[in-house]
Amino acid sequence: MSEPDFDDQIAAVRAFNRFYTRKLGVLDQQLLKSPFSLSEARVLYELAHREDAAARDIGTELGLDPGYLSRIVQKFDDDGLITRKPLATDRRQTRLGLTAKGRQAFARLDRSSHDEVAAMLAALPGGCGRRLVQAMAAIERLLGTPGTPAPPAILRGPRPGDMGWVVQSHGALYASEYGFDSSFEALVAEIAAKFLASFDASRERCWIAELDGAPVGSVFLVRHSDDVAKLRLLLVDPAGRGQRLGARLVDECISFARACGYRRITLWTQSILIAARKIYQDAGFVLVATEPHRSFGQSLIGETWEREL
Amino acid sequence: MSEPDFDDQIAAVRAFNRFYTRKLGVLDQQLLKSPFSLSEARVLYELAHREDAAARDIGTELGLDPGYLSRIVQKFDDDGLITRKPLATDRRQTRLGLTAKGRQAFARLDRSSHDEVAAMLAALPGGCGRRLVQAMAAIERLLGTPGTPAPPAILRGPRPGDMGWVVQSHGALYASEYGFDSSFEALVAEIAAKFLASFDASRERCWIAELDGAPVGSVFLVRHSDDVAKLRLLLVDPAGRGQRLGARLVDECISFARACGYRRITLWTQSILIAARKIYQDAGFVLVATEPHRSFGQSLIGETWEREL
DNA sequence: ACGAGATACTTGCCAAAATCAAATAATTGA
DNA sequence: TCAATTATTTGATTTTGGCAAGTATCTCGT
Repeated sequence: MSEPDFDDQIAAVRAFNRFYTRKLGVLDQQLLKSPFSLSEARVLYELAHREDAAARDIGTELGLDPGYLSRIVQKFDDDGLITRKPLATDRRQTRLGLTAKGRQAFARLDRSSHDEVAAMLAALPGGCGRRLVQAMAAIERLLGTPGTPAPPAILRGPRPGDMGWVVQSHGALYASEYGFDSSFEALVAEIAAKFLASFDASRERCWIAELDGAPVGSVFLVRHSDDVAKLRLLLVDPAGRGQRLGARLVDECISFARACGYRRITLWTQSILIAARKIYQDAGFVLVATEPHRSFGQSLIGETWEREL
Repeated sequence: MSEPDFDDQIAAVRAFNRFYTRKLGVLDQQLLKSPFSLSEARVLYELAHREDAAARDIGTELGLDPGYLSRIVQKFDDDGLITRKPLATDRRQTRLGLTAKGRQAFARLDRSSHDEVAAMLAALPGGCGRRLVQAMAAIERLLGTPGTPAPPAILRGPRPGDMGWVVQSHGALYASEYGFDSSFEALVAEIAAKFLASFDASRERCWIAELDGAPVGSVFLVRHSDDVAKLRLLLVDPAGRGQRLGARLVDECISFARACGYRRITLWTQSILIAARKIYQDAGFVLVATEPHRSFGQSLIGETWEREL
């Protein structure tokens, strides 16, 4: 990464921070009319979203001074907004929960914040809301603590647009990671088109791995011959890596192939695709043939792997 | 826009606001070690970035109380950080400028903020920085004052993954808006695959409209016969609508077709695609044939439009 | 040119918000 | 068991920031 480029990024991030500080200030103005300060509102929010919390949890989560937090909690208690039950396992802590009145107070706050954001969104031209949310999701994902356990990905059947996603992600990923040229994307599009146009639902299937509502992985199982199934287009997007999604997708294929009565699964891959090879190996596939070839603008070594069922 | 969809957007925006409030809090912790409060730092920043400013400008820009601001300015003056020259044109105002000492103080602050952000960016995996900046730019543009609506949508040639995007967006959009079934996505994938595999660069071309680094529109011009070009796969994603992007894409096709020596452009579309029809009409196309047919799981009326060059 | 408002600040007053330091009580680990 | 750690509380204090009244200046309509 070149120096000036990096500095530009820093400048852009800082500009955004100033911008959004201002934006948040505007959005939080409704708080001035409420009986709560920003910190109090944040505590109230935490209280409402995790029923039994100790002060400590909220303090570390929000980065508040323990003394200050203690007073906020006390005030909430005085106002009858919360209940405090001493925790059995640790009598220093108290389990905090909202009373009906507290829930009500939160609901009011929540509603006005909701309305504020709704007004902001409504002011946007059509379609912009979606883009805004997309951009925000991207930032949250990029900046989110990597410590947070990734939400579980789900496997599902294809939906409209998914075949296109398969083409797009294969094309983009293999181009950037391995320098494949556009003939590869063409091949994938061809396979996807054929599958969509004429797949046999009883013996062929496609799975999409979805994370946070967005596809992050794919695999296809198609008929090769009456006895042999072929696994194709296994891909896990960088966003979904490190969760053994590839293995899950392959497992899905294997059980489906078994259920369909295939005797064997075969697949074609390239020697440079280390991660994929590992997955195949772990899933019980064995390398049965290799063959150098020139495709997709690269010199590759194609490999055929098979697994008896 | 359906209700739950809109509510989802609101929830997403609010979640982001909470997330970023926290993020900004962390990023601003360096201020605790500095002799300035957040507000003071913001004022100092404004001072440094617009040499001759009046208090009023900064006050309105930052949304600060005039009284509070006055005191901050006074404190800066006492500390010898700024100069105050009465403004000739309006003797109520004073022109504020940083002294050498003030600039130094700002530089220290600026540097620590810079380093903080640099550390955050450096912790990101390669390539993520750019995506982060893009997402931030998108938010700033969407939420920024409507006074700066500079919609920098650009038209460009296809890049890896773009054909897949074309398939995906056609598939998803036509399914959700018109109920087309997967055979449509298959058709688009087929067309895209053929184009990629064997297009004649001298007489065929594809354009992608890009907004904030993400594709939002597409169009293809391909050879129909030596004299006739065919326009295909015109699409503008909801995110890019309202900017006459469709018209720009079609115009691009027309000039390219002219330059290639075609005598006519033809295209096939459906009567239900109102927006697209309008674009074709405006671009000088005329309807030359209609034909009812049943495709993509729908009863449609296909239309052929043509334009002489 | 004049006066009624508006504007740009300043000042005094004050309450809320936040920090610091020290104290207390319970828990953990050696 | 005892020292170290942790969760919370309390007191003292500072900082922050809002409100209102006041002063000097400017603008605009007549």
